[in-house]
Amino acid sequence: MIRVAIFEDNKHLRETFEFLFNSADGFVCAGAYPDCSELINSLETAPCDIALMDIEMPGINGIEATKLIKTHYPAVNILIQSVFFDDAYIFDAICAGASGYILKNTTPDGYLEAVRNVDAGGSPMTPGIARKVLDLFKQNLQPATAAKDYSLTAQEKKVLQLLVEGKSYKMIAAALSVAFDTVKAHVTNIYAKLHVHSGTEAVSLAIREKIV
Amino acid sequence: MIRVAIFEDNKHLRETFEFLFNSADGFVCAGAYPDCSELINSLETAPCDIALMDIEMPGINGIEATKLIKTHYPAVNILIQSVFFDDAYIFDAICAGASGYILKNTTPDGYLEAVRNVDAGGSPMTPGIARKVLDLFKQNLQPATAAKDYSLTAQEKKVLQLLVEGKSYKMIAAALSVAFDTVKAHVTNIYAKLHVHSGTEAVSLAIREKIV
DNA sequence: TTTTAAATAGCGAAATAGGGTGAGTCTTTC
DNA sequence: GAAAGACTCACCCTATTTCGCTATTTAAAA
Repeated sequence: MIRVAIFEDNKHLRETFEFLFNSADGFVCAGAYPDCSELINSLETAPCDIALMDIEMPGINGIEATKLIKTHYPAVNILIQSVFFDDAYIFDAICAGASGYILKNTTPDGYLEAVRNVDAGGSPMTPGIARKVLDLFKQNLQPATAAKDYSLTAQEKKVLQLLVEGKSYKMIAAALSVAFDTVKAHVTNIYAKLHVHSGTEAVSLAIREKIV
Repeated sequence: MIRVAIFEDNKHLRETFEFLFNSADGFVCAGAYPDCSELINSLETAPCDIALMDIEMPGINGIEATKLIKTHYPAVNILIQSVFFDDAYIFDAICAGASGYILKNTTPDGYLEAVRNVDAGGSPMTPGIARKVLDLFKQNLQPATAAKDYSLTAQEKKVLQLLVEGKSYKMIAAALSVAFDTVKAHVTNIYAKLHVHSGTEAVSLAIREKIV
């Protein structure tokens, strides 16, 4: 029996969901609330496995509520539902700890299926939402793609790596078993290729451009 | 008519897919290949809208193939299918530019539905995969929150910021309209607070710990 | 009101970094 | 076999950084 708590400000929708989960096999509605004012109390007296959370609600919105629930009841999984298809919402919902994100045009069967999926450890989301998530993922993680080619040689990369680690020329020379002046020569070449004129600039560029 | 190219080393599966897409309404198989050796040629002579890509293939694997296709034919969407449920694969697939990721235990109808979703601009993925994506997302995004407190003062932060930009003490002094020796003093304090002993170390730490 | 911390500034010494020039070896490429 | 590039090293000179110590002013906190 999957216990579902419903957070939805629209009375008609709320009652529809309540009926849906109470009539479906394997589900039971643990509570249905129009807002999150009594959130923690509600979950205390009527524990649930999954919270079906509307984003747009008066007072505490669904994102804030998700954070609250995850703080106090980390075991409760939250399935976000929204009419919105907005990057910021999706991003915030994920960061808040939501386990799924579906749109409100989902069929009743789709809702049951999504809740089942969440309960099974999955993260159901409509393909459109998933696309946004992938895009956000790439945006936030992939600036590496823009890794320009500075055509540094193998040895130069090693020197730059050590430079980034805060090593002095002397330490780099020791680490690579070469002479101090050799390190200097490499550094000179690196600066020329990177179009910088100091170690701090080189390190900054190296990290931001993910050369190292 | 959605044109689907199939990349799958298993002969039986490959022929099954070919039959599936050729018999289904609105789909046509643009080609079925056991490996990616002739990848670019194949797509040139038999253009497609969507590539159904197996990950495990001899020679060029599905991830590499995805990168190749995205480089030469960015308009082609790639739907990854795999028996594997592995973080690294999923991560790499997303970074390579895949538009969807489904498991091989999907039903024939599920395949058709997934391809339809990709064509419509969505990113179908099984809930389990989606969960992994969300987890990866949080993992890779959360360290930002863990910004340690080095209790730098406002002025020290400004100096550090300029240091990260590769400015010299002289330039920093000019930028902040203070004396050269004042910059020296701030830098000394910054190094003490950050427990570093050189500009490169400070810059490296500042960027990685997202102090600036 | 006394204390504390931040920001300011100066001086001097030692260490490190940066720029220039030249040059030898080795491997790969033409 | 010559040319090109990577890696190596040396010497000279100057600029910058780093460290240590001292000290004043100002604003906030005890």
